[in-house]
Amino acid sequence: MCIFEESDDYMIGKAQKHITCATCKARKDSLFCTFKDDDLDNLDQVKSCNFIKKGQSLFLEGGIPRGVYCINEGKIKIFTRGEEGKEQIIHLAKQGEVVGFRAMFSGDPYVVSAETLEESSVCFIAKNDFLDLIDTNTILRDGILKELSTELAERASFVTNMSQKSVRERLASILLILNNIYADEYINLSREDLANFVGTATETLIRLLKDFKDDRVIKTHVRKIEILDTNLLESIAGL
Amino acid sequence: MCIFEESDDYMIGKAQKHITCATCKARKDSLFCTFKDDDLDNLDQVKSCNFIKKGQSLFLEGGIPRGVYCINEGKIKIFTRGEEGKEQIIHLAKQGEVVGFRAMFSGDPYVVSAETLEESSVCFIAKNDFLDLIDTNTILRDGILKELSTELAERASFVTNMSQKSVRERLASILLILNNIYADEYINLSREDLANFVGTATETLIRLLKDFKDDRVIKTHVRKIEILDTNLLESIAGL
DNA sequence: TCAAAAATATGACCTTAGTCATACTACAAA
DNA sequence: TTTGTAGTATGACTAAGGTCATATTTTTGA
Repeated sequence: MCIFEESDDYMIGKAQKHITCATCKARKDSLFCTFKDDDLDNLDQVKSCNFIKKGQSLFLEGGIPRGVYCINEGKIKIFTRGEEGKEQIIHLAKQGEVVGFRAMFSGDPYVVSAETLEESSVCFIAKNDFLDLIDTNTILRDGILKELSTELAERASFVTNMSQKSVRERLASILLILNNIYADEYINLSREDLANFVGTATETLIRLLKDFKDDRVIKTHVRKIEILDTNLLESIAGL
Repeated sequence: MCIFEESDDYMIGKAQKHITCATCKARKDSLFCTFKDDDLDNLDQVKSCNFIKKGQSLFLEGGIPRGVYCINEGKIKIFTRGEEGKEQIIHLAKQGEVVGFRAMFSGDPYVVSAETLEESSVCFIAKNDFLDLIDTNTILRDGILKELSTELAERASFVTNMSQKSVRERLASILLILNNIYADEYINLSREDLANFVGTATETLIRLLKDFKDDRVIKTHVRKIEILDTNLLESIAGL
């Protein structure tokens, strides 16, 4: 299931052509954007690069954290499962994001799972190497603190939206978020994943998408979703 | 409204008899539990002690963070407001907890508000002093990272509970949490606050409390709530 | 290219929980 | 004590959205 748990040496097997941090186009948006030549050389030494198929897990809820994953290319969903096993997507990570670093500090197993939504290229940095980086690089450390704080703030408003907004409003909000994540391409998520992000039943989500289509807010290209009117979406979301 | 914003010098006015960190009984449960004599002396120098009436704000959503608040005695609700102004309580902090430190790192205004639920004794540490402590004390720094990580994990499951559990299940979960926070005393929250924690309407909450009373799960002493059967609550919560 | 499986879509129905109106109770102030 | 006010409680009604059944379309793989 989880490719990084296939063997004791979790870096074996899927390693692909090495991506050099110094020239990595995703790095400018990442926690490592301030790294200088020396830091980059060091990072290059300790990391491994992996090419991961769609639908593979990077790590699973309950698993033991071994390191962090830096996304070079592709999209990763971060989710928990409720009692009945239903997924709740908490976050959708794209290139440049580092996922799984929260678990480096808590000392506990993962409380979320991470799975690729499309073919992805992901670099792995082992826990000790990552913690060493933080000890020796105060800018990185401050970046981590800031990132954790920002996510905590986002999650507070996520809770509030979940408890106070209607499914229709939440769908509008999520579509706006996805529109940014998918930047210049159409949103490409299954109806089920989208429902699990909004926190609703798949049937309800499909019905609402139809309403949005009728109202010319979105257009669908089979499974892909094109956003036609962000202003209207914002007003539906109550922003 | 917010006592710390009454004047430019936010430490003036409400300062009360100084609580010595070295003898503070709440400290053993706090981020500062590992502090040695020197650290404690330093902390004593930079902090101010305040006695705060029930229903006062420590800080408000949208306000500029000035420092952190260490709870010596009392309980503080941390909440956001949705579009219609309805509160969603995110966390309920008790003695020993440090509130507001997330905002020290994000560089943004507060995204939550903090308000006392009862008469409280709270120490204030200004932002720069707090950041200095973190720079010079790696144990504190690691404690902060761990605390942020743990809260982030808790909040992920909060989101999932909100989206997948019924109000009845959520109420049971929240009552169990409150039972720990209120330890050896009865839960003492208004029906409205409780509803805002569970994320429901006050009327719905009252109806469910009645069901729980009928089922001998809880007993009410006017507004206070006594938990009679934690096992039953756990099974209702779906744990 | 075709069959099977998976994903998407739609209808019918019903439960949960929100809203509004109103009544009751506890507590604080005069 | 009385009275006002805020908090608590209950009833009636309604709408949002979940579930289950089934149909249709798209994708996958032999």
